[in-house]
Amino acid sequence: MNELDSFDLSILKVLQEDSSIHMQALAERVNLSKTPCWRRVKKLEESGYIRKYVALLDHRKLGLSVMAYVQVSMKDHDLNTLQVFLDFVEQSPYILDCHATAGNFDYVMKVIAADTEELENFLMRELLSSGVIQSTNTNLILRQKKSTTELPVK
Amino acid sequence: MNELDSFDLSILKVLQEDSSIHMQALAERVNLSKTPCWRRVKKLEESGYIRKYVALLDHRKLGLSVMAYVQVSMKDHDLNTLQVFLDFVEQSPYILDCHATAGNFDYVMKVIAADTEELENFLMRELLSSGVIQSTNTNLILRQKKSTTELPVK
DNA sequence: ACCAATATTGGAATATTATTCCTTTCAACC
DNA sequence: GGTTGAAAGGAATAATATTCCAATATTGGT
Repeated sequence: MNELDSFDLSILKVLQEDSSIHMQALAERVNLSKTPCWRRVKKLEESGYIRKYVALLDHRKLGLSVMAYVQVSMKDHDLNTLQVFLDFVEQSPYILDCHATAGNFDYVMKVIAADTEELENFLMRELLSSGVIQSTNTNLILRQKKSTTELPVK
Repeated sequence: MNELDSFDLSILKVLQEDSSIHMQALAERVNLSKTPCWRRVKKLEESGYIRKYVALLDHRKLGLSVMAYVQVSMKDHDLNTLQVFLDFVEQSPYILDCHATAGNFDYVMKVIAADTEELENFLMRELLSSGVIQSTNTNLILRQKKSTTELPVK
């Protein structure tokens, strides 16, 4: 798929807000009839512009009320150490995000837990006991002001 | 809705991985027939456990290759200053996340842009010119290792 | 500017999937 | 063990997605 025209961009904008919309309604919102609209959606899926469709859940209702940023430094930068860490990150459901950043620490992770006790347990028993971490710095999130999956499409 | 049983939890787990699954297939995965499965999904939607359904897009394909954490300190903590800042955050499509954290800065934001130039423009022309920021500290994200919307449900 | 070739659209027909309705099964309580 | 309420499952119906084909628009060449 080469390039996106304004129809495609409109479709993406709507679907990243609400993917439960029907083809009929989507088509009307982007000023197409449903057949060409449907074809464009399929193309956007196949070409990977749309990665997946997901349900977003309410973390509070699920009893997950504590979030934090955890900055971590690795004990060394061997390939094996790195791999152990990344496998740990991938497999841990508490870790929502993990990025290597420019700055004092190697990685910044966003973690979620039911309460501070569970968070502490996670950090101590799981993260630190993986044996590849030199140090961590945890910043609790006090208030979540914005959190969106919507990317800025023109 | 009082409490979730293991059927409900299974449903949530599947839907936050892939919400494009059909009732038939979902029902089979959670060991129900489709009618009761459908009723549970509706209940989870109505009661707010499921907040919304969205399409997740590929930011690279959309030409958004730069992400960063931006820590900000407010010039003061007046209610009005705060409101100006929060309105700005809400309205800016570059800002994906914004949280108040315990630590040296008032807020941590995750921002996305096409390139470093666009990021710089955003910070200078939009964020700082809002007039309510004292200082900022930007950490570019070098490598994205994990980024998920899936919450840990038991 | 015209024509041919190609791609895209839109409406109608069909297939698939969601939703409702009704009967049956299960479980808790007396 | 029988009775009541709640949840499950199958069959019928309604809604929606997908395909098919004819019509329209767009592109490139002369």
